[in-house]
Amino acid sequence: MATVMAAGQFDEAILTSLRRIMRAVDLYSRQLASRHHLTGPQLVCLRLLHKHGVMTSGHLAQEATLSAGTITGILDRLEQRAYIRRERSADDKRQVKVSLTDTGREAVSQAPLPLQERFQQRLATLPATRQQEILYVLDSVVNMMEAEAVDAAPLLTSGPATAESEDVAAFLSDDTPPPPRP
Amino acid sequence: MATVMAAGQFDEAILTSLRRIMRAVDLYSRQLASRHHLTGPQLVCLRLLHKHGVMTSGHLAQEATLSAGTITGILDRLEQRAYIRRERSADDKRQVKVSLTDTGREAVSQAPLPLQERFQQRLATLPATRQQEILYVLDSVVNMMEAEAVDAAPLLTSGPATAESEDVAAFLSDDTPPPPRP
DNA sequence: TTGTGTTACTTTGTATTCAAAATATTTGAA
DNA sequence: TTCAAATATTTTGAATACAAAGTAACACAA
Repeated sequence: MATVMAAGQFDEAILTSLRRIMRAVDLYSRQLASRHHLTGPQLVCLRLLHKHGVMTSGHLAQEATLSAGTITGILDRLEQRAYIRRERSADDKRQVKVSLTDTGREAVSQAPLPLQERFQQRLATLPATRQQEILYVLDSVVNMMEAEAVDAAPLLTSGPATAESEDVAAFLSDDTPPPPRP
Repeated sequence: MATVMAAGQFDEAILTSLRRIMRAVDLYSRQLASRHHLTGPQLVCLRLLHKHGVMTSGHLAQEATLSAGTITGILDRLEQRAYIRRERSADDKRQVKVSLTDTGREAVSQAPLPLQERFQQRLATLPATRQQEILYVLDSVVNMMEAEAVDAAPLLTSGPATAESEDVAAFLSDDTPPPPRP
């Protein structure tokens, strides 16, 4: 039937849109890097530190939605530029406490949001209702996509959910309360 | 004003959603790679070749929304596995004509869409109206974001558009005919 | 006390991604 | 013809990004 065919075509179109969005984010990250000497992910980390104060490396990874290994590399570069400080926790020497230096605080206060300024401006011109609609649609896409990651592992092992996959589920469910259906 | 504050909060939430979507796409790409020995971008390229037949490297880059340099790396790996063939064009020896091998055709016919299967399934359960709404919102985000990349450079230099920024604009405009020189 | 398993982070290896520089080729003008 | 500009691709260098393996430290039990 035609409707079934149409669903497949939405898939491709949606994938293309997502790819273009990802590309735009990446291109803006590079623009940021050349203007403010900070990439998008670096700025996201600095902003999180600015907001939360001292954070462990792992907590930062969770908040930034990045893996532990990725955070290490980003922190290496931020530390090298003296934007952050790393210090092993006295309580638990496995943990690494990350904090902003004055230089880092200065940098984050001068940098724009890690999102295209023009995009923000255009977004701001839209009525709040429309902005909420965009956020709602994005969240529904997130939920549909992340559900896959949760279900996939048990599907493969064909056993009950592992402690690991439950951690993932808890992590992914995050802070987003179900938005009201329009 | 409260509405202004709210706009800022949407920014952060939208950025977070986008980051999570990008992460989900990346994680699925790795899942694909371990199950089908093809990453998302590799599969996107193979599917484009399957759809269009022989393509130049540049045309492939445009269709996949990737830069020329990125395509080279992906083609290197696909060629190494004998999924594609590269051949310099006889007409214009600068161009490289890329085509699927039988092995590549086989691979692409067996691989799923480069989008989470579960996501596709969930999407399919939604009414067509809702699917269209999602696509419409994603496209509006794409447009707001890509407009930034085009406008940003001239805004900063506060002078006439450079040749460089025009190249970017032309590339991003994608299927639109090249803009006339002022 | 001595393992044993878990946790937190770093290291390693691979892939994507871009800009910018390098290379090869074509095109168009002098 | 010759030479400069434009075009198509590749190469290079840097940053993300992950999984998986490695290291160090904690925690709990035997």
